[in-house]
Amino acid sequence: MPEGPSIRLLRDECAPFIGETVLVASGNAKIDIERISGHEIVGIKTWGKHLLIDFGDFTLRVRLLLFGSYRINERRENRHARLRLVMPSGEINFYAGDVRFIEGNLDDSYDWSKDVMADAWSPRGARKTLLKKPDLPVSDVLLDQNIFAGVGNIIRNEVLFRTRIHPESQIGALPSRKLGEMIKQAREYAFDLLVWKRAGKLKKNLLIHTRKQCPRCAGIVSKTYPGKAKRRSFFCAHCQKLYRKD
DNA sequence: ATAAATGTTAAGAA
DNA sequence: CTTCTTAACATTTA
Repeated sequence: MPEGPSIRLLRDECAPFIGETVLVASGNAKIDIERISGHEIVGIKTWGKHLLIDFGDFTLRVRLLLFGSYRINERRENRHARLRLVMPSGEINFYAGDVRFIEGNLDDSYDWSKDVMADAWSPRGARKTLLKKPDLPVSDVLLDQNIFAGVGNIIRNEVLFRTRIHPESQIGALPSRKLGEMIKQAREYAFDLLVWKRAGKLKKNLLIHTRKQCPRCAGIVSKTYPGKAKRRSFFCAHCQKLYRKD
């Protein structure tokens, strides 16, 4: 379900447990869950679509992937939690998704400048990386978590519509300004999505994703599965310009 | 009801 | 060795 903004909301919901000690940890995750009991939650961070529960010596990395869900201070009926953490003031339950440990200091494992929602996000760094991949289609690079951590399919499609770039455009063919716009919008859109999601008005605000008609020219919206990613791409061939080096 | 989806990776094939 | 393809995970919604 989630892209970066949704994971930020998850973090905020978990934040009250910071400083508390895990009394009981259980679940069907294939990791040494016992290890967690008795440890204090030192902090909770996010990197892209990763939720990171920091226990000091080690960190729990939770990714919801496509089907994951969670409940705070309640449990889902008839379902086994992938991971359940019980603290003095409440509990967190994760269902499906992927859970694993990260050893040592988080800063050694994560480059925060690649997370589009992080304070440390570096648009310049992203541009530098992108310029080394001039032949790749924008549709693929926007989903690359090593460049735009936190960007998912919705953000990708909406960013390309906002910036009026056709998904099959090549990085190297984009005018420098256009590339800058795309990088800037990756972050801006993520924060817009956060606001809409928090208000429960995400669907209402999608301009192109899953739409049939272009809100700008009223033309038919195209749906393809471009590039390596082969994720569904919604775009308006009339409003979004194709930049190619040919 | 069947498929496809806000995601990712491991394993096998070429 | 590398790159591509497929399967797997597991749940909700159209």
